[in-house]
Amino acid sequence: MTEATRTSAATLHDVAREAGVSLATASRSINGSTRKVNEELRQRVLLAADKLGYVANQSAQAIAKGSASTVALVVSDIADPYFSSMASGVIRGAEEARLLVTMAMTERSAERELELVRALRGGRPRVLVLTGSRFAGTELEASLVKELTAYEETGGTVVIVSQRSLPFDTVQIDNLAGARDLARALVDQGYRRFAAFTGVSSLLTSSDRLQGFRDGLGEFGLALDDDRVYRTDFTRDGGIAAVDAMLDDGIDDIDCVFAVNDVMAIGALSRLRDRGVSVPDDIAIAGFDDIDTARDVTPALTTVRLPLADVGAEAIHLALTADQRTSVATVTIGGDVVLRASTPRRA
Amino acid sequence: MTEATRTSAATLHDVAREAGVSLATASRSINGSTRKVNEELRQRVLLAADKLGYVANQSAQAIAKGSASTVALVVSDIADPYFSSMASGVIRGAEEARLLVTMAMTERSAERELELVRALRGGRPRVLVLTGSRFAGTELEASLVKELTAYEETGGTVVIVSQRSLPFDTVQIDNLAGARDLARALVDQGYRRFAAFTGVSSLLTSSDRLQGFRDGLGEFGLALDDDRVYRTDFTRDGGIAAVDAMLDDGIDDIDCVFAVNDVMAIGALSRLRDRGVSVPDDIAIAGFDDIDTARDVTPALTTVRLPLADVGAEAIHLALTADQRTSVATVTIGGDVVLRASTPRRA
DNA sequence: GCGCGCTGGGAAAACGTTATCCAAGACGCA
DNA sequence: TGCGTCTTGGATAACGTTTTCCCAGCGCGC
Repeated sequence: MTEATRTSAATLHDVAREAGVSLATASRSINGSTRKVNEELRQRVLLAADKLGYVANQSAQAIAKGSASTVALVVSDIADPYFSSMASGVIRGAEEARLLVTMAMTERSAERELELVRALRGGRPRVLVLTGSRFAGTELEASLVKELTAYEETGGTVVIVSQRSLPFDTVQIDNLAGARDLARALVDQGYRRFAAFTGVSSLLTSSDRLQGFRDGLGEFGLALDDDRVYRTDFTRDGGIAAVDAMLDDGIDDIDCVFAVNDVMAIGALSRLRDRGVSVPDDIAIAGFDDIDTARDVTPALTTVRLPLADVGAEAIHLALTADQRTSVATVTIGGDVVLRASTPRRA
Repeated sequence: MTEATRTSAATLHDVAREAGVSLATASRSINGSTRKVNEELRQRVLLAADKLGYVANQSAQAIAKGSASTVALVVSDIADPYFSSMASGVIRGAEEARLLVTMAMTERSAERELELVRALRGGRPRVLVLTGSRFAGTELEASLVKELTAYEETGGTVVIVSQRSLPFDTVQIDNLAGARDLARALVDQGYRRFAAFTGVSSLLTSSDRLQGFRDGLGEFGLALDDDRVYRTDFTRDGGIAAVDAMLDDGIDDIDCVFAVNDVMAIGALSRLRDRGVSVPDDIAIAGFDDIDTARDVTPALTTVRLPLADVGAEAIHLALTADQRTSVATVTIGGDVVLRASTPRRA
């Protein structure tokens, strides 16, 4: 790689020597402490730093200060637009507070999530943001809570996104209300016979959305039978599998499918078309999240718009105001139904 | 937040005391150095660590070892599927080497990119991956190269993705060949009169793809006039703007549009439809990258498939083998043309 | 002219690890 | 038995910062 000069980076010590001042003065000049430092000296230090290409060693700062200027972010899968939108909000929010983001990916495994939280704790981040739904009530969740509690006891702040009832600051997405509103809107459009594509029932996001949808239907005296609920993966492939299961069941009296997230809906859309079912003529479909793709598919997807980037930014904001509070806080962010061509008004 | 017990995290010192051994032994037991340690002692230490919920302080390790177990990743916009796919590959690759990823977002600003590289250097990461095309030949690029060189001199490894001719390890995407192959395929499908939607000309990714496309057309004696090249943003909105510009120009003898990336193509697709132009009947369209959405839009988008996650993983792999080489390496990753419904065979 | 508070620079002690060195005991071999 | 050599635990010195002291100088009131 570098042939000759494999030196090590300039340290504050080097800068101090170059500027002819003490370490303390150099530190104060560059970092700006509470203490004042003579303007001329300060300039000398800054000049020296620039000349040597000095960049403060964050690890050393972290260790001296006790915590790193860092936000740790856990996502299920960064390639999933749901998470990447949220991540962009987190990064932007962190940025404003001059914090850097270290990110880890669970690939939707609860075991990995626990491992990652442990690993990330090692970085002594100021904030730890957990996104993606956890599996409620499992033993792993208990371990996770224990780990997170230990982390908070050492001065960090945990923020959970989209998971209620854990003893941490939470940015909650109002899945219940969103799904209920969607159900109302769909009934209003003239739909009556629904099926739902969901994830496994222990996934709270998934089960909340299903529950909300059922609540909405209930207001009109409509029900969604369990044999009309297809439980697959929370992914595009899950949507495909659900369509296959439904069609193979020989079900043909459905006029609208509710997929609990857009990725599933889009997988379903594509599969329905492949199998010769016309959307929305034969069957309408609606999703949840309003990822970018939702408006680009044909027919454009009816969905519930979630301001995902805002959710991410809010998570950081919440964490950074945590020390002004004495108890955990919950911010609820709602979604808006967006009616598009995938659910036209039925005659 | 935490009401009572705001202790600080358990340190190795605590663990050593708890286990009744020295600091050195504790370190060796937990981290596994070259030195052997008595199995019984080791177990005692491990037990103590577990009991205290000890997690090694990465900052302290970093400072003791000289560099952090970290990969720094710079992307333009993590919400863009091009980057999020690549990021997922980077994270996975880093994961295998037990490295954590800290990510920063330039929002497509070259100034920010420079700032971010400086900031990230402070973390003393083992590897610094730069994705997203830079603007060739600018003064900022020179500063960036200087900064990166300084970083490498202190023992780090820089990997540039998708940008040739910088003196660093590079994972290059064969934009020229990909675009050329696409041009050939489109001509083969019967298209003759092309327009192109590109980014600003100083963006290498953009100009390479345009050049490759022109090369491909040239093989058939076809040309792409400059007044058929619409230069807008590298984004969905850029695609929309390009369509507007083209239609407002009153151009109507185009049978196929080449958008230099999928996001632009998809924006264009949507805009064309809005403005009453039928795709692919009136005009065909092709993109580049093969982001997930490309297969989900209607008509499904003809494009050049890039294994983006592999590109990310390869970047890490390249960096991690850097010390076995004496000079910089370049890995070229090609793309495959994927013909879909947006460019049907013309009669 | 003298004490006193204030200002601002510098020395040095943290911070939590790893790595280097040292010492003590075990072991092989003549 | 004596003497190297190997093993392995423990002190201790780094690593690069911040921060707490300490102290000198200076203005100021009496």
